[in-house]
Amino acid sequence: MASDTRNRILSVAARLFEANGFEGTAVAAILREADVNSGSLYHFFPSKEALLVAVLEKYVEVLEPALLGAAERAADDPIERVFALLELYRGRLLVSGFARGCPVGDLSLEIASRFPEARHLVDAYFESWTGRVESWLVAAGDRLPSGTDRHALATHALSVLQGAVMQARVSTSIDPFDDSVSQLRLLLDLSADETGVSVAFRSDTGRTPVAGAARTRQRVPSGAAASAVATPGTAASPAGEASGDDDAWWRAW
Amino acid sequence: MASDTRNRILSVAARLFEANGFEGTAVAAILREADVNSGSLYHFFPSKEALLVAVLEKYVEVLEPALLGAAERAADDPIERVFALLELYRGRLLVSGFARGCPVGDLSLEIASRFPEARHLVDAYFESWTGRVESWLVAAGDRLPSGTDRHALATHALSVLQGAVMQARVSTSIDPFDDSVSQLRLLLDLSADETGVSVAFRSDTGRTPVAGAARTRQRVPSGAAASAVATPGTAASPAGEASGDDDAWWRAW
DNA sequence: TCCCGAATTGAACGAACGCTCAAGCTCTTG
DNA sequence: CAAGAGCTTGAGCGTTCGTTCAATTCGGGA
Repeated sequence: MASDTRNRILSVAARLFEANGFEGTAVAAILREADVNSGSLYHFFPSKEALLVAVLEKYVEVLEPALLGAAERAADDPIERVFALLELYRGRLLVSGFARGCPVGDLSLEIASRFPEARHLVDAYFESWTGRVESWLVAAGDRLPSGTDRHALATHALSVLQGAVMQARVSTSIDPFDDSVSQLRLLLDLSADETGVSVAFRSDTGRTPVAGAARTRQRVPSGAAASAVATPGTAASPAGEASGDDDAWWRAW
Repeated sequence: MASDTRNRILSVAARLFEANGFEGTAVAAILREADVNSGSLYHFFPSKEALLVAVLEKYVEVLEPALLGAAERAADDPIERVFALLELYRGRLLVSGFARGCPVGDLSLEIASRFPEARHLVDAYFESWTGRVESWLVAAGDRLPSGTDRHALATHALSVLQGAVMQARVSTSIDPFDDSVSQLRLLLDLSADETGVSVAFRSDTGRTPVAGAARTRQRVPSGAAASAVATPGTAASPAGEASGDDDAWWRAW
């Protein structure tokens, strides 16, 4: 049927763009892997760039259910939700053998200076992300010092995530990711110390993995998927094959 | 002369790779802008990928004098050196109208999963960076709590930088950068509070620009260079033209 | 002065690129 | 069943890609 083809193209394109970049992905490769003829692709998308835009729109659309909503389901405590969100990216790095981090962030630097329309979609994605994190930080109420700049803190969290993903992918090791996140945790812990309020959300609840102390550092032979899985339910897609329906987009973003 | 041509190719390639990505840069464009024939390029570099590797090697080589050394010259206080280093990137974002962030970080995500040799060079670059920052944090001595994980903190600083650059470029605004860095500053301030020692390096020295309070947020009409310049001496290169000598590499990395 | 290797020239290569389109097929609807 | 819109087919368009190479020029030592 019709929309199935469109979704299959979109899904395959997203995967290949993420793996090889936009310029590094040939339209012919998308056609081959999606098992589609060129005419069909150009029936739905007027150009390769329009396909990129559609992929990014899909990411924006899927951010809420697949990530932000999932983080809220994974944790009730507003501050823990921040770390639950980071944990989702962590699991994604591990199960993919450091091939997949944040697909939008990965593409952003390549396209930022070349495709204005695409850049604005990345911008919208980032603003949704930080906006929701900021709302969690607001919900944390007086557990953060009264003068806390929640907007700056949410922006900072996104920076830490994107930089942590970058370093993890480059070094094919989760350690830089854990180290970076541990320092974000430390910042929130120290901030909480400045208030006189409950410290129930302190890091010794052990929710987020923190490296540092026990340095069992090791590298993964690039390409092989790691064994450890973060959040049991959210981890891997059923069987690899890009099925093209909306449900698959949820599970694999 | 011979090495002049080689350097000119290298310099132009670096600029175009940074602006358009690796796959987004045509060899023909490098030839045109460097005013060189294809035979000359392939006399020095066996392939386009080898040229990429050479560019990355140059970045690794130039990291010390152009960035790490410059930060040490800009500040004596070891902790201020961290922020002086970030300030260099900030200035680069501003003078380029958000076109140029960290060239190595920009390329890293595109090439991480495709060119193993190139990926290792990016890794080496990152390790030099964090290694030096870590040494500064060690030099800070008891101004940081005794249990401080200096390695993790240096890794965190690089994450903050890369993520901040990414967000600034995508939004064509310096605000996300300043917000991110302000939170890194806050982390170090709060850490210092945990010790009983001198607080001479506290943020109220006003060295690093901190947004947050006065929100004079604005965007730049993408492409135009901003007026504000960070560190007066380090700012812009003399006259745009890529001269190809080692001196130019220093000034523009 | 001659020589030889390094450096440069630039036309041309085959492959791959993004994309087009006339032609057929397949559903839905009246 | 007829009609027509929606979707698919796939050969092939012109262009650009990274790369090659025989021929030529250049510069420094013998």
